[in-house]
Amino acid sequence: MSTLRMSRPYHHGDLRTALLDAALQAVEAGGHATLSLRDLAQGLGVSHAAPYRHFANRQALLAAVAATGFARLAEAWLAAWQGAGTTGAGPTDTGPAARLRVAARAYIGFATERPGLFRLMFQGPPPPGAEAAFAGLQATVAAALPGAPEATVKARTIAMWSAMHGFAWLCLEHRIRPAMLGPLAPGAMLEAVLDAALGPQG
Amino acid sequence: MSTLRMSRPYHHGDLRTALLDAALQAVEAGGHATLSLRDLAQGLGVSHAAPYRHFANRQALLAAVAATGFARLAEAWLAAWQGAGTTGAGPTDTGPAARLRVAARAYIGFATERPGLFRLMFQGPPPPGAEAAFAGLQATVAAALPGAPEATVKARTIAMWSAMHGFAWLCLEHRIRPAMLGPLAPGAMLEAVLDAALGPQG
DNA sequence: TCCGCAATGTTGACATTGCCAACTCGAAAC
DNA sequence: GTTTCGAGTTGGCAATGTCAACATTGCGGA
Repeated sequence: MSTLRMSRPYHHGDLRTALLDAALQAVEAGGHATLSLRDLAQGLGVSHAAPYRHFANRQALLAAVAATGFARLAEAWLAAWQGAGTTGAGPTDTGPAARLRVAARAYIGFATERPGLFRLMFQGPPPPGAEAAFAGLQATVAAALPGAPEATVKARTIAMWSAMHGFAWLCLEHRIRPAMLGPLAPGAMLEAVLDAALGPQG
Repeated sequence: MSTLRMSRPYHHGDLRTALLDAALQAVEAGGHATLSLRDLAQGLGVSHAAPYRHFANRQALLAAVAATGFARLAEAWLAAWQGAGTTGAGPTDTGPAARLRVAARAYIGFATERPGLFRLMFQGPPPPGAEAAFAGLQATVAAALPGAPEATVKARTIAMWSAMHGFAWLCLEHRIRPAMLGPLAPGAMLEAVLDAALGPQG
């Protein structure tokens, strides 16, 4: 029975997505290590066991968050890649290598702007959607290497992914910091990594 | 008083290093996320609060483990680099790029052979010793680029570190798996990453 | 040699947390 | 209107990190 007046309805309405949203926010704010299911539930005005009606356990919730992270990353990647290719067909049209470079900056930007989410995405068992990430990457790399054999495309994809992912991670975790760079500007080191991964002609 | 006979001595002797050893083993076996101070203490035949006499908290113990990990990684890196340079001065002598390539393989081998430790090392606040890792890397890269300006050396160091670290991490977390490679052999993709990071002439 | 002290270890406790079982509520199907 | 079942609640348990208070021991100085 409603204890007094205006008591919250017994059913939340859409607790599942509310949990996902709150978890995403918590992961971005404090990292997945400190996320507490009970905190989440309390924040949503719901009892401490309610989350278990929608997620088998903490790990399942985190996996779902990671999956949405992969969707957003793929979105950002593709948007950057497509955006870089729609500058008209004139002589200033962006070549395929330059488009890849723009996309790579989006990848690294995503990582540094959402470090908590990015860390979660690339830790532990791959969540659903992580698999498609490689396929999307490979498709854009293939577009930059028309006519190349599949093995070459895969090799270049892995090389590029490794370079930009490693750089993103090392920046994220402050293993690479501007202080250690001396004369090298932060932007320049990003370009150096991309030069090595894509060739300086990009 | 000793409850009966042969009771363990009240003082452990060297609990600090015993804790470090046990923690290292636990991290390599099950990952740092599941490491429990109480388990560790029980395994060493010591009460559950004893670890707090040597480490302020769980995080401090993990940081110490990570620090020894960095020491071992630097050791492996340097050993590979030096080992690759002592093949005599004949025409088969290894060039600087090839030596870097051997060292990079050692880096990736370290990561894949000790995934739990490697994950710990590159997560959270950098432990003492992490700083020196970059300096060691840079020294070997500098040796491969005699006469190059500092900015170039730093740029190449970061590019190489990013590539090999990213590749190691993605393999570690099974984001890169042999199954997704198709015609590309596992060894070949490693070489492709190193080609991109070092130039194919290495 | 004896005493005191600081380092090291122990016991007990507390709060937090993930997770489970049993129960309840209420909306939708029949 | 009755039934049913998904969704939420209460209560509890075990594990864990951490702290406070106490115990033990070895070592250095009187």
